[in-house]
Amino acid sequence: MDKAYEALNNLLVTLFNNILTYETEALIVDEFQDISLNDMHIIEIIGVGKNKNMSTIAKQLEVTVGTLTFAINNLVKKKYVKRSRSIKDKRVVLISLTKGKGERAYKHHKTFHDQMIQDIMKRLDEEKLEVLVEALDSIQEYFTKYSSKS
Amino acid sequence: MDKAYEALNNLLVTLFNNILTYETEALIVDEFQDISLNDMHIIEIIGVGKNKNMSTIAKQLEVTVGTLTFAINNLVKKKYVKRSRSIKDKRVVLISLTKGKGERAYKHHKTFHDQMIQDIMKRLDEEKLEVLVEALDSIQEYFTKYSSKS
DNA sequence: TTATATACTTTGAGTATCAAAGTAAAGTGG
DNA sequence: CCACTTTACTTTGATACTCAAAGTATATAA
Repeated sequence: MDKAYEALNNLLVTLFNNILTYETEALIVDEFQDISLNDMHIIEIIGVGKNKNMSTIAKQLEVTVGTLTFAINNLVKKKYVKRSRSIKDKRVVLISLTKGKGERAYKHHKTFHDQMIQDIMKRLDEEKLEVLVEALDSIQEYFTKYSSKS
Repeated sequence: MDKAYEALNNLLVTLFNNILTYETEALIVDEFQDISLNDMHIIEIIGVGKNKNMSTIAKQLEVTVGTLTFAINNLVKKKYVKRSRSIKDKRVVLISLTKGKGERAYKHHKTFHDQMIQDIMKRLDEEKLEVLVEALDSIQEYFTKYSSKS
């Protein structure tokens, strides 16, 4: 076993197994203790100042619409998102973030990502950054090969 | 917004959000359809030819012992692992993989990781590999800063 | 206008999780 | 050596998340 192999293996295993824990710890704090990381990802998908319907969100989140209904009920109850009916097509439910908690949560999430990426970029020069992007792209591609989705 | 930033952001968001799905798709196939990714990680932690007690596994997995008991019951029922009592200390429950399904699952998981890493390494020369390890290390470190655990 | 498709919600069942209570065994202080 | 405390694990009760399937309302097509 070669050294780079070991290093890469350890890093990937650790990252894989703990990424969700890490992200939860970083994101689910203070004002946003009452929602889950999953909820935060829904909020991320909805976006600021947008109306998205249930099916679109469910597809992006890769869950069934039934599962999403459950999550959205919860987020409506906690005042992060609003439901409204499309006028054009009354079957369609449009979801948007509330001006207060919803948009604040979105920004909190965005700030976390921005800071993380800036922190990573700060440590690498342009050339190295390019290599990282290339390598991550490889990983991404590797998974896509195996994935039925996407 | 600069281009590298966008690329890095997209890659990380995609990887973060989908890593578990990807891994599940790659690991939970064929003979091992009857267990979850979580179960697979427990199997990984136990290791081949080893006896580990409940507390040790629970700590590594970062769940309570109660939660682990539930998961181990399931794995025993499905013949992936065996329970035995320590002779030295009769309170201690020792967990090991079964010769058949248990060890096969372990090897399946290991093979997946090996192949993934080989695939990634194949695409990068030595210098680039070093940069990747360094960068992943930064990410790891970034999270550790925020994490209460570890 | 009837049949079919679409968009979503509800329901029922399974899995995962924790905290707290319970059981059994081991260690300890007087 | 006996009562008390600690340790190792299991059980229980509650909550959350997920899917598949059934149900409801609306839109589209024949």
